[in-house]
Amino acid sequence: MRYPEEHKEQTRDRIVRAASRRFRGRGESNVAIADLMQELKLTHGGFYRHFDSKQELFAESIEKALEEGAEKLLSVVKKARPGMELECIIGVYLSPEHCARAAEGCPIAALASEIARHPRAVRVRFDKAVRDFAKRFAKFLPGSTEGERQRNFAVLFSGMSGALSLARAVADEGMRRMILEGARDLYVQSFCSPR
Amino acid sequence: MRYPEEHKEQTRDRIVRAASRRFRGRGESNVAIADLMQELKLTHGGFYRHFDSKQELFAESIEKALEEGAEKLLSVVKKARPGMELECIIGVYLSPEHCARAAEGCPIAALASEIARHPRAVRVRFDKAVRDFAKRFAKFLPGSTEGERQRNFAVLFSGMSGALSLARAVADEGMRRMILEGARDLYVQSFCSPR
DNA sequence: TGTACATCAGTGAACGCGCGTTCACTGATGTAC
DNA sequence: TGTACATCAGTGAACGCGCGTTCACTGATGTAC
Repeated sequence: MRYPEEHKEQTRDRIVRAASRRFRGRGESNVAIADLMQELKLTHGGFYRHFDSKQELFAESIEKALEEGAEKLLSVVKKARPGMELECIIGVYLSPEHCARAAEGCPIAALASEIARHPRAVRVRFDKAVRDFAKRFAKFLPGSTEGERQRNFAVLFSGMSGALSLARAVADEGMRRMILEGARDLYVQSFCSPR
Repeated sequence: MRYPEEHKEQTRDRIVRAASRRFRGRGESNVAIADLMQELKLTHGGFYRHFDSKQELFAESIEKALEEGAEKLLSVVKKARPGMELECIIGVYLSPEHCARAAEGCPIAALASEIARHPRAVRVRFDKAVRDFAKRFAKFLPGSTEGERQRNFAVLFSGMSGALSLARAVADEGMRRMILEGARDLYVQSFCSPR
């Protein structure tokens, strides 16, 4: 059958979105193409009309997750009291909700160590996505130059993602809360307090 | 053939050590039992004389890595100038060498997100290993109670592991250095400066 | 001292399954004439 | 206006491979008698 104009692009987009959630929730190797396509009421054969390989889908899924994560976070930050934007970012990122929903959350907290094991081509794309992400948030960080603000963002962000990762790994609920709250206190104090 | 007294225990230990390195370097799903055993000049069939499953080996490998990591780090810290122990810990953890050698490094930076996807039984063992680890280092952290020091350690440690993870994931060398150095500055300032 | 038997770490073939990727095919619609 | 052909997203069988796990077997040494 022949499909309407934008049909293909839409299908591709649906695949990336579903894959992005799955990768974050289960890890790359626990996502199967056939399963993924079935979720979208498609069969696995068609996958290769859209992507060269699973790895390409993985790279694109991370980009997508970072872009969408930025949108979502920015829309929340918009509602923050003026001057409280960074507190808001930190609070949302280190919230129990974000911790509990890895599949809908930050791809760095969910996948950084897996990305590190990918070939350079994938990681170059990752770099760009992270840089774009940082550019959109640097303005909320302290620092007298744009570079300094981006650096601060990278440090804050990597730290928060580590806290989130560890909080998700531990089994004990008290330990999880301790990590999240402890991290929140530290980063708020380090980056938000008036200097 | 019948083997000497401690032979079995030694073999088991060799398997755990080799596995621990492989898991950290490649991720759980990229480690194959047969390959691993071949590295030790054994065949894969014998594996199940020592472990019930790959997953059990995974859990044990993380414990081992944390224990050995603690030993190694403590032996380095011993040589630090008195009062500089925490600077030393932070410096070693966020060093380019640690960043470059994931297989010999911290299992949390290398595997936290994978641990988070394991069944509770594995994560309970992980909790204990992390707690034991924290107990050995809490004394170097600021805080007026043991609990506070352990909490500070967890926050510091999770933040550093996130920085290390992200630094390993990016392709750009400058970005990698920026993350490592930025994180080092932050954590030294936050945890080491006299208050 | 010698003999029969038990032990058990390690061997390697085999099982069973999952899964990434390929490929010949389908069939509705668009296009050329 | 009609007809023949091209297009191409999607289908589903098949290929090929990797790999966790099982199992009957090996054979050197220890033990019972």
